[in-house]
Amino acid sequence: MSQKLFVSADEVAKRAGVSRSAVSRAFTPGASVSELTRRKVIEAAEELGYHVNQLARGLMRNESGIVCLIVSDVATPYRSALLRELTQQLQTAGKVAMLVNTDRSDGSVDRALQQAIRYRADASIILSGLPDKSITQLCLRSGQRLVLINRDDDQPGPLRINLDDTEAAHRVVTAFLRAGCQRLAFANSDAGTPSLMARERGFVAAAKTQGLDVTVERYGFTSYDSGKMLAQRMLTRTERPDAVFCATDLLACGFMDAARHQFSISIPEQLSIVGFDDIEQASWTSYQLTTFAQPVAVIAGEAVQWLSAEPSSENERTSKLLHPELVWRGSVRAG
Amino acid sequence: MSQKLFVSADEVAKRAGVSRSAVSRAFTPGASVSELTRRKVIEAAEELGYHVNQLARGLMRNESGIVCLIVSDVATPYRSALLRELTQQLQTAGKVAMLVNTDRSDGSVDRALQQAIRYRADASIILSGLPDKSITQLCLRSGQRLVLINRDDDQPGPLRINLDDTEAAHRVVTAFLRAGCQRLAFANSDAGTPSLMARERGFVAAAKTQGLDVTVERYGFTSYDSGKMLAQRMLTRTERPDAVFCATDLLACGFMDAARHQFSISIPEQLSIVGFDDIEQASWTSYQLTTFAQPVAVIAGEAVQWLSAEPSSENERTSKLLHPELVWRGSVRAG
DNA sequence: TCGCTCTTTGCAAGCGTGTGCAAATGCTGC
DNA sequence: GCAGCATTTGCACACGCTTGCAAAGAGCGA
Repeated sequence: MSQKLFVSADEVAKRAGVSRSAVSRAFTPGASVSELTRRKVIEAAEELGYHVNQLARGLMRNESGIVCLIVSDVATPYRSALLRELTQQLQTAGKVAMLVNTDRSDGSVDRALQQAIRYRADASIILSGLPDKSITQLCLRSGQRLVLINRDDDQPGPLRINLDDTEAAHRVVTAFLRAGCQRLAFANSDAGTPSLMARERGFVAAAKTQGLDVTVERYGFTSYDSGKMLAQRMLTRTERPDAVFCATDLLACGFMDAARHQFSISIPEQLSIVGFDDIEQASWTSYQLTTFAQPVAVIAGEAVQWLSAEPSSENERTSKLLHPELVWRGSVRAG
Repeated sequence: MSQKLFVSADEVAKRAGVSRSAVSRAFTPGASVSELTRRKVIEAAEELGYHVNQLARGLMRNESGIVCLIVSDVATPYRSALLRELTQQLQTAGKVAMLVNTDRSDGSVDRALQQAIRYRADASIILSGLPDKSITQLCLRSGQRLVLINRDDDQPGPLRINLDDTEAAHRVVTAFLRAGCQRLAFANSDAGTPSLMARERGFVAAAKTQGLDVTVERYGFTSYDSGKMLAQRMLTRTERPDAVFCATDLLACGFMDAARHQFSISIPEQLSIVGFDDIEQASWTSYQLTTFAQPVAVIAGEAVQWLSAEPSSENERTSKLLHPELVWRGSVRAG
């Protein structure tokens, strides 16, 4: 492929007039080297442009430093925000992120995890989909850490980070009631993702305890266009809802736009809307969407901390439940 | 760290009753193995959950299969769209993406490239910032391919993919003139990114040939908030512009929102706006922004194709100039 | 000077794989 | 049966690094 290739530790050793082990030790924090040789090595390395070969190091140490991020729909606001947080925190923890894109096809996540295994990733973080049990078993057996974010799974081993969707749903119901709304609706995608379904169930259940029925509509993936479509379905009914909880901010944005510009409904006067995720667009002047903020920084922090910690016998809980924060903006009628 | 660790080719060989070389060859396309042994090996591998160790393979083949994506502001719509395209196309080309986040600090890109070198990445694709010449030299000398996207650099070696910003700027001027606009303005961030500056210069120059002056304002990074700020600065002037070319869709969205909701200006009747990038939000009903679409799929395609091709002596041109497509929506007054 | 301890250094084995080379095997035609 | 050839197989070395181990050196008190 290429000619000269990378400079190796041998060349550095020769130039610095030391043994190859010395070079290795000079680049290993905490290794036994005198300050003098270390300096000689570093200098020679810089002159030659030497950088430790992490492939070889990983092979020996049996620890690649690679963490595999498995995710679909990377270009989506919420996903990309989480991605930013994860990559940044991984970097400061001395790890490096390997990004594997999945689609909705069968076995997509499994293939991604196999990629992670091939590269001997120290850990994999799964943001989308759910891998086959046999593969996760293989990962764990191989000594690979696993983190599931917002995936509803109960097998032990992986760290599971989840949001309290039910609590959130309850809070939306109270907010809507306090605003004097009566005809509640839930706008969902029909992707059937665990967290989306949890929000829906929680919302319906909470409304029921208040003696209210909820109109539920599901359509497409969780996107802006689906939001518009959902609005068209719900707002052409004879009994229009006056309060809609959208499973996702993206859905909410589409819903709002359709409601305003197609149905000339004014928000929040005639229609209260709450979303979920607190994507950047939710704060834009055109939307001012009241929504739940996913604590992406905390999520990433928990994940990174867990997977760079020593596997202390019981590593405490392998499951974390975080609480989204309700961000009040202008899309819910004042009480 | 972990106990049992990954299963190696030796174990597979033993189980399949063949030599270790046979295992290796069974997983090497085009290697000399009989169909029988290959099948035996594959079967044994599946039973044991064996996956080739890419670290070791990369070490031998001197080709890791890793491509390093160097980028800042991952969570930004345009960046994440490009990222999605790149990771997907890399995957189908049999490569794997390593994501390195940069910030605006000095040497951030250089550190990222060093990371790429450490992992012996086959190539690096730089979407943000510009590395020091010495580092790029080191990369090239080490046999690493380099792709610069929308970075204005003239040193030979890397593949440079650029957009024709000047042509785009010219087209905006004609569009504005045809719409009967007279007071032209350019809203830019003051990040000084090469492509942003090229758009500004092109716009000013094109206007000049028509005998028109352009009000130029620069502020902050290229974000929604900067767009709002720019609107506040430009629309409080005594002579308001009636046509603004925003260097970025994100700026344009902020600009539009401020114009409409703070200054009650109606678009496009009193103010025509054109953006750049064609991020997803540009097509949202609230914006309907006329803008230039970056051909992200083509960009990614060119990059991936180039870096997975054999280094055919002269690999043709090392510089590609692509032409953004003008997407007409509703933010420019009809002529 | 010696003997002791503590630090630093080099040697060499090994990590899991690819691959050149020679030996072995299978096949064909006589 | 055998020569002749193409295909398949195994051995052993290489890739660039880490690290246990033993040898070498440094420091120091007697």
